[in-house]
Amino acid sequence: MHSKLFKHINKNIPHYSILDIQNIQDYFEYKKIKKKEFFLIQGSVCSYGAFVLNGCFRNYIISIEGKEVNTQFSFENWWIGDIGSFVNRTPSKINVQALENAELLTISTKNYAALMERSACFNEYTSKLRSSAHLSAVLRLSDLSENAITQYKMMLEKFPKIEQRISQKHIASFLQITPEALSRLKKQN
Amino acid sequence: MHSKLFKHINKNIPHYSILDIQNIQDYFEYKKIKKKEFFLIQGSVCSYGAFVLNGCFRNYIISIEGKEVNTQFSFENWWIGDIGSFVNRTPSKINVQALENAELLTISTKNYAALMERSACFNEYTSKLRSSAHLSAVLRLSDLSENAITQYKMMLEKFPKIEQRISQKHIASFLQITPEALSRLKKQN
DNA sequence: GAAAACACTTGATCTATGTTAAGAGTTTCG
DNA sequence: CGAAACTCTTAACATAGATCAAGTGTTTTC
Repeated sequence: MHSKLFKHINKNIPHYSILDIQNIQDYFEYKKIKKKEFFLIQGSVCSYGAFVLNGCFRNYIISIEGKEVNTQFSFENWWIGDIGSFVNRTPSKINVQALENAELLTISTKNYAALMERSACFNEYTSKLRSSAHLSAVLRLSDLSENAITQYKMMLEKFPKIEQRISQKHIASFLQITPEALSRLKKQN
Repeated sequence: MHSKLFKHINKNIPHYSILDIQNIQDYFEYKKIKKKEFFLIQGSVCSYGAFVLNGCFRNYIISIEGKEVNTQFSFENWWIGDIGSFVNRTPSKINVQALENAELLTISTKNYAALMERSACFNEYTSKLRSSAHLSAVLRLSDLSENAITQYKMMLEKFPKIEQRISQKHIASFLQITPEALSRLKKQN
């Protein structure tokens, strides 16, 4: 099994033995995706979940007024996709785009369902990931009530290296300010 | 089984027969909670999930700068609690407070685990609810990028009767503006 | 049933961020 | 390799919403 995924599962559910995790690998497929390509486009059904081996992605939503709003960045050792769309086979409302050339371990709906049925360990692992993703989104809702400077500092504390990997334009969209405002804000502080 | 919960399950997973749903009721307990009381306080572990029979609740988070930020309102036929805290027995980061006297069907961690193990139907039902709750939070992230008037109109479209049940102060907190700003905004439009 | 606490409105003023525009530097691509 | 397309910065000006303050009406509480 690819050691990154193995370690990630083990870290999240340490009470399972290595043997339980072992054969999970067979359900995944290795794939590459190039910078700027889309992993998921709104309106389409999410047919794969994917674990990010390296590279990074942005999730974004087109707002009512037509703006692209970045809601999340995903780096190594995180999952991308839209679990609701994936499981229920409904059109997704989010876009997931690679911001760097990336390597993924993907899993199809079919293999996911099979794993969920056979592996208590995978069940628990995905349940944790879902809680954690949901909580992140909810906590971001309250972060957005802070002014831009506070939010910017909080983001840097959480991801100290983010500016080396994500363009200012995309960080600004995440903070829900204009690139101009971010530029000014960085100069001041 | 209380018909409201029954109907809600049936509506979400119509492909299961009535018999599958029938005995789910035994795992729940009826409870009342009064206006202003807390269902969940941040820092404590969420020991019950609950289906709202009637009444309403607000979820809120204390922001870094000490403001209460409402992240969600929950009415009849919705679930309250913090699934991450509930399942992993970790301290919650959110507060859930009743805004009206309310009636609930609660389920303990133990009964939840038992139901999850025995009922494929309950499994699928809760999976759907989780997707839906997560998606709502993510979509709200992009809504917050709109100006206050647009957001206010969107909210009224989604919950036309919200102003009869939720005070302006709490709606303002949800929209992440001050009560004064909301008051002005309503006069204009 | 009166006092206290709270909810909402309105006005004046202030400030953070948006908008528009222009220029310099960097990356992409045929 | 060079043109075109981006990215970031800076400045001037505009504006949505915050803050502070005061007044009225409503609800809660003892």
